[in-house]
Amino acid sequence: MPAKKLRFYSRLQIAAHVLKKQSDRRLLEVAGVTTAQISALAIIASEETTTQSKLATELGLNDSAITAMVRRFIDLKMIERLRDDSDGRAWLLKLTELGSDTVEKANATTNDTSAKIDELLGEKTIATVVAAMELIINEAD
Amino acid sequence: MPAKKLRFYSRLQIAAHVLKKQSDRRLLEVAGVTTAQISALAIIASEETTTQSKLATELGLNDSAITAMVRRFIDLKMIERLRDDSDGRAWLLKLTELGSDTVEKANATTNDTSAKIDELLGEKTIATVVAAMELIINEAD
DNA sequence: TTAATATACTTCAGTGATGAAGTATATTGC
DNA sequence: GCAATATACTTCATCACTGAAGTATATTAA
Repeated sequence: MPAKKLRFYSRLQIAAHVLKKQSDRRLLEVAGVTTAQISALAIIASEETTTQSKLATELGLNDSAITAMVRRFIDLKMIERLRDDSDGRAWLLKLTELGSDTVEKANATTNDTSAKIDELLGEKTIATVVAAMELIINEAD
Repeated sequence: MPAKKLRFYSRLQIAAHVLKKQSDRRLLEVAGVTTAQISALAIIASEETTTQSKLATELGLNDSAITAMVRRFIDLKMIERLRDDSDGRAWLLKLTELGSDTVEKANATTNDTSAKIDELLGEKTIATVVAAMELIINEAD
């Protein structure tokens, strides 16, 4: 009964995908960036210092995905990077003003999406799902 | 506080992504296909008739993604397609013997992953998460 | 019946991920 | 101090998805 076995996995993948598709459309319209990009900008905004490999770990992506993502951000003039004084291999990532403005602009949409999900699922279910997702993320190390 | 607003969304995306990465590696090794492909093959296996647009709806993907996916399956000789007699625009998708064998072969790995998730989350949490995911999928229509 | 619209699929250019292999700098152990 | 190893990032080829625009067939309405 493969359908039964795949249920959790495939429901998770499909829900993540359709939610991403929807959020990407909204966000691209109001802020000109995708949700993957906003997640990255939000992390950079919230941390004292962020290197590329730290960002990769936090987003669960490969270093090479971050290289490409950072290049696109630099092209968009949303982040700039400086060599880490204490480690000549590493880059420190900083938001430009445009980067911060973009995070701000995205906020309304993000809140909107969040509110819809709150309404759809309820606080308790959301807490359960978030906890489950964190277990999965940590398990994967 | 963007971090708070993004919590549900980003935990979901990251968990889906890391789980996919992991499952893809395992499945590619034992069955030579990705998890997205196994989900598609499992749907085709379980239904009397499947057209491309039906598959697109069930997987939450665009028609154009299915066109490409089906082409890859045909190249791999895992599915074949016939024109729908009752609708000259549509294709009916059928598994080949290799396609069925692949679903079979994937089963062991799928069960294994499933068992690990069962153990990690527990049945009750899994049921809650699956129900939440289905709400999100249906909401997106 | 035929024009307008809808549906099933395809093509294309663009985005963003992967893993393997490479460069440059840091760290570790003798 | 130096060789071996580890880490931070880059490059490359490949894969799989998106949305927009296109083709072919079906359906609907006058």
